[in-house]
Amino acid sequence: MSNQPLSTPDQNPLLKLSSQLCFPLYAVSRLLTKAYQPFLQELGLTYPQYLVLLLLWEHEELTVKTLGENLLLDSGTLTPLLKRMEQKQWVSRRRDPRDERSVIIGLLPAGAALRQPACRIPEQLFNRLEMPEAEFEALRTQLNQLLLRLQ
Amino acid sequence: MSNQPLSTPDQNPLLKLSSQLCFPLYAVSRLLTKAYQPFLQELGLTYPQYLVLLLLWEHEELTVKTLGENLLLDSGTLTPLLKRMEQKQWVSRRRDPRDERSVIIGLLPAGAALRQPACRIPEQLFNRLEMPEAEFEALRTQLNQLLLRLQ
DNA sequence: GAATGTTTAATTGTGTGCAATTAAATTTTA
DNA sequence: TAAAATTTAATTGCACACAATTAAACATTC
Repeated sequence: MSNQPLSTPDQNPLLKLSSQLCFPLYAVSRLLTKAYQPFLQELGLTYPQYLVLLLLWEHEELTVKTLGENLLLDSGTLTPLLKRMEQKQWVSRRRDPRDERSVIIGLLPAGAALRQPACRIPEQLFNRLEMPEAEFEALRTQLNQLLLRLQ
Repeated sequence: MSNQPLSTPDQNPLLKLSSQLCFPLYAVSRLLTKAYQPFLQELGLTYPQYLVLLLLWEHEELTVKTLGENLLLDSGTLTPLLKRMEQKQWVSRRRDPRDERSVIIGLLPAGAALRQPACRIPEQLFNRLEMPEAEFEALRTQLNQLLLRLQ
């Protein structure tokens, strides 16, 4: 029943949801994250935790600062998230002895072991989108450009 | 200093942040919402609250269900958000006498008054993007299509 | 080399998001 | 029409996000 998008002409069309860029971004981002959920849940991961692992699978050890720079998240988000990942024995947290201000996050065996099952997730998500590859690439490129412009 | 994007070749490029669609979506969505912040803060609004008002400025009265369908948010998110908006006297909340299950959210004068100052926000954001209008439209269209596909 | 400034995480507080459950009202069905 | 199913919000619990503040470590300056 219902689920009809509302529509009414308006003297300022810029104030309509559908004319904005931010709303579809906001909504698509949440829906796409939700599409990851069934796959991530099997591994006990949340989406932001998965992003942290994507970086650690490539670099083994990274500071909180570097993680934050690459994910565009601050310590207020990362610290508690990383503590939860530490409790699950996926990562280690220790101060850098050469600069005690920095905290080094290291990949532990249990975290490394998640890589194999996670490998197939991107492909499965791509299939879920049912989107021509060219269109996917175009959208990805545009978003990455916009990302640079907004940083 | 630093702020260098990490890069290392990898046997599975699909697992890299930059090859994914979801990460730039997630990051751009948060950055764009953050770009709204200074404008919304002047009005005491958060971004999701602004979205609720966008709909109420057009329709005056909407049920929680209809708001949720249009914003793709559930009552777990909307109920506390709307209670905060009620405390600020922007909206009213009452049961529909014809169907006591539904809660009707109504626009109050203080909420209606926010429309004028909010009118200029989309334009200011567009300027902030420094993006050709054609590109803006193309991206908006693609995202709205993807939104339909994901729903 | 002490004083000043900067960098880095952690903490605190507020506000989403959302899955899962609950409870009430309504609708459908037997 | 009584019983069963559905619809709708609210509630609960958990996990982000992020602004603002704090505190410790390091760097710079005089």
